[in-house]
Amino acid sequence: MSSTIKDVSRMAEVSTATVSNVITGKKYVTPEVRERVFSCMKKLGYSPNIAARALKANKTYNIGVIVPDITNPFFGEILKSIQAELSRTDYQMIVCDTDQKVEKERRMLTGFLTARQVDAVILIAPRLPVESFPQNINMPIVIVDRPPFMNNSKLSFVYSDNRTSSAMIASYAFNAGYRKFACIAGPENVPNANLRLEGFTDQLSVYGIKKDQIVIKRIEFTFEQGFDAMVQILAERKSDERIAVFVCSDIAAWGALEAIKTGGVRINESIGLIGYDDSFFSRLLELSTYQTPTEQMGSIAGTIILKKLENTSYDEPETKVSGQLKIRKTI
Amino acid sequence: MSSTIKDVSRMAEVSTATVSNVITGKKYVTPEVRERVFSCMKKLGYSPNIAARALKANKTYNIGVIVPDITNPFFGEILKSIQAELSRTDYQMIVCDTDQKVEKERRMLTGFLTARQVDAVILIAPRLPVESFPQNINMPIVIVDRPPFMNNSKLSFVYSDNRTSSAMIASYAFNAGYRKFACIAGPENVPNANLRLEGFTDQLSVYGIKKDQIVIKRIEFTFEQGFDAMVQILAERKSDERIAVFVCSDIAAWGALEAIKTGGVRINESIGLIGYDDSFFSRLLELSTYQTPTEQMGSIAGTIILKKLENTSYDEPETKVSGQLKIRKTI
DNA sequence: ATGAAAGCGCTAACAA
DNA sequence: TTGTTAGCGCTTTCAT
Repeated sequence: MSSTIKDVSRMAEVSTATVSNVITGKKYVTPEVRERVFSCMKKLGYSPNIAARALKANKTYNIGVIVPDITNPFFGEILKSIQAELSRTDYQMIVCDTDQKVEKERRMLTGFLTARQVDAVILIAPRLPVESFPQNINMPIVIVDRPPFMNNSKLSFVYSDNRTSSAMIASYAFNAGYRKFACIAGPENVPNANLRLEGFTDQLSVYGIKKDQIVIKRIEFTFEQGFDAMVQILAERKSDERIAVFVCSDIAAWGALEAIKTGGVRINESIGLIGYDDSFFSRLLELSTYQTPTEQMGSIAGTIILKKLENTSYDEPETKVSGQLKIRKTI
Repeated sequence: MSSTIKDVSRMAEVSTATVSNVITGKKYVTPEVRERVFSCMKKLGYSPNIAARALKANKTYNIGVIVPDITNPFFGEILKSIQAELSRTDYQMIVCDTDQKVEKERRMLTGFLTARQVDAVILIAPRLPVESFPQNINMPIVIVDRPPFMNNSKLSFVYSDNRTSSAMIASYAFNAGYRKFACIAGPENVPNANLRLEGFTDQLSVYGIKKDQIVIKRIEFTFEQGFDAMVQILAERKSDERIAVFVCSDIAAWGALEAIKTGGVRINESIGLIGYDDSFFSRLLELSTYQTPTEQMGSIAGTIILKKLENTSYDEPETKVSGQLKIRKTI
C-alpha cells in the first residue's frame, strides 16, 4: 500500500485539510507550510487516490469510447485525435471494441450509462437503432460519424453528409462514361451505409438509371466480404460489360480490388472502383475514394465532450464536417 | 444524481448491509428479502457506484494499456485480442497512445504506477530505456513485443525472437540470389529494431558480406520515412545494381514500396523488398514479410495480466511466441 | 491561515 | 438471517 494524505499530514505536522489545500491550490497556504507539505509528499512518494477523489467529487475523469473495430485504421485515426484532445486535460479514454456487434454495443453503452465508471461517452459509428437507444441519459454523449437521429440536450452529433458525397460519386462515375453500375453496400443497420446507397442510386436516377438496373450487394464491411461480393459481381457480369462499382467502405473496397486483380480483370477499364472513407492505405492501393475527415471528427468530438463536461449548459447538437473526393487510379 | 444503496435499503426496508449481501451474493439472504431488494433496485434503476467500490476494495478494475500508435493496425490487432481476453471479466482497458514519444510513454507509465487509477499495466512495444525504467513497481505489468530486459516478479514479457527471424530473412534473400543488401532500420531506442538489424547483418556476415558493405538507413517507423529512405537508396544505387532491401517494419515497407513504384524501378527484379510484422495490409500489397503473431501476443498478455491480478504469486516471467516468413511478391 | 469533522457509497467485521 | 457501524482517502464546511 502506498501513502495517503494522512501520512503526509502527519509527517508535515499539519491537518489533512491543509495538505488537500496545498494539492488543489484552492485555498491560500503560507509558503513555508506549502513547501514542507510538498517535500513530505515527495519523500513519501505520495499521489492522490483517484478512486477517493472520484467518490467525493462524483466524477471519474474517464470517458468511455465505443468503437466498432479498433483494427480498422479509419477508427484508429478518430481515436487518436480524440485522445490528442483529451490529453490536454486529466481525462482518459476507456476504449471498448464492439466487434461490429449491436448486442455488444448495447451492453457496453448501458454499462457506461449505469455504472458511473465514466463521466461521458463517445460513440463512434454506432448501430443501435433509434428506437432502442437509451432514453434516460444522465451524462454527455457525443455520437461520431452517424447522422443525427434524436433530440436530447445530452446528445451531440459530429457527422458528415454521406448522402451528398455519395451522389457526387455517382456523378463522377457517370461523367467518366460508365453506364452500368453496382453498389457494394453495408449492413442495413448502419445508417450511413443506407445513406450512401441512397445517395448513389438517387443521383443515378437523375441520369435516367433506375434502381433495379443497379446491381446491389449488401455486406458487412470487411475485406473478405468485399472480396466475395466483387467475385459475384464479376461472375454475373456479361463479358466486356463495363461497370462502375461503388464500394461503400474502403476496407471492403480493398477486398474488391483484390478480387478484380485475382480475376484478371482490368481495373479502371473494365471495372471502375470507388470506395468510401479514405483510410490511409487507400492511398497506397491508389484507390479512388471519398475522404472522410477523421482527424477533424475526432478532435471536434473531443472538444465538444470536454465543453459539455465543464459546462452542462453547453449545447452544440450537430456539427457537420465535409470531406472531398479523391480520384486516384481505380476509376 | 442516481440512487444509492441507501435508497434501495430504505425502499426495501432492510439495512444497507443486506442490500450489499444481495448484490455481492457473498452471504445468504432469504429469498423473499432478496426478491424484494432486487425489485427495488430495478424500480430505482440502481447500479453500484464503481468509485465507492474501488475505494473500499482498493481495486479499480481498470487496466492501463500504453501503445505507440493506435492507428497502426499492427497494434490495433494486439489491442483487440487483449480486449477480447478482458471482456470475459469486469476489467476494462484505459488506452493511451504515446505517439511514439518516449517522454509521453514515461509520463503515462508513471501516471499509471502512481495514481492508482488502474490495477495493472500492459506496455506494448515500449521504448523506455532499461536504466530509466521505474524500479519500485507496485502492480503487475506485462510488456508485449519487446525482449525481456529486467527481472522483477511484477513484470512479465511476451515477445518473439526478432533476431532469429531477421536472420531467416537474410538467408532467404541470399538464397534468392541477391548479393547486395540494404536495411531500413528503426530507431535506436527500439530494442526490436536493433535486434532486427543485427540478426540481418550477422547472418549476412556468415555469407561473407561485411556490415560496411550493407547500406543502412535509420528511420522512425512511418510510411513517409520509409518512402524517403528508399528514395535515397535508389538514388545512391549504381544503375542495374540488384539490391535486397529489408525494411524492419511493414508500415515503412509500404512507403518503400511506394517509392519503388514511383521511381519506376522493377520490384522483385531490380529491388527485392521484405518487411516485418505482416500487418493486415501487407497482404493486399503482396509484400513479403515476417508475420508476427499479434493475436497470440495480445491474448497471452491478457491472460497473464488476469492471472497476475487474481493470484499475486503467479509467475510467468517470459513467454516467447514465434511467427513465420510470408513470401509473397516483393522478393 | 489552519484544523476538526462530516460525509461521498460501499463492504465487512461484529453484534444481535 | 439481518442490522449496526467503522472506515476506505479525499474534499469541504465551519470553527478557531
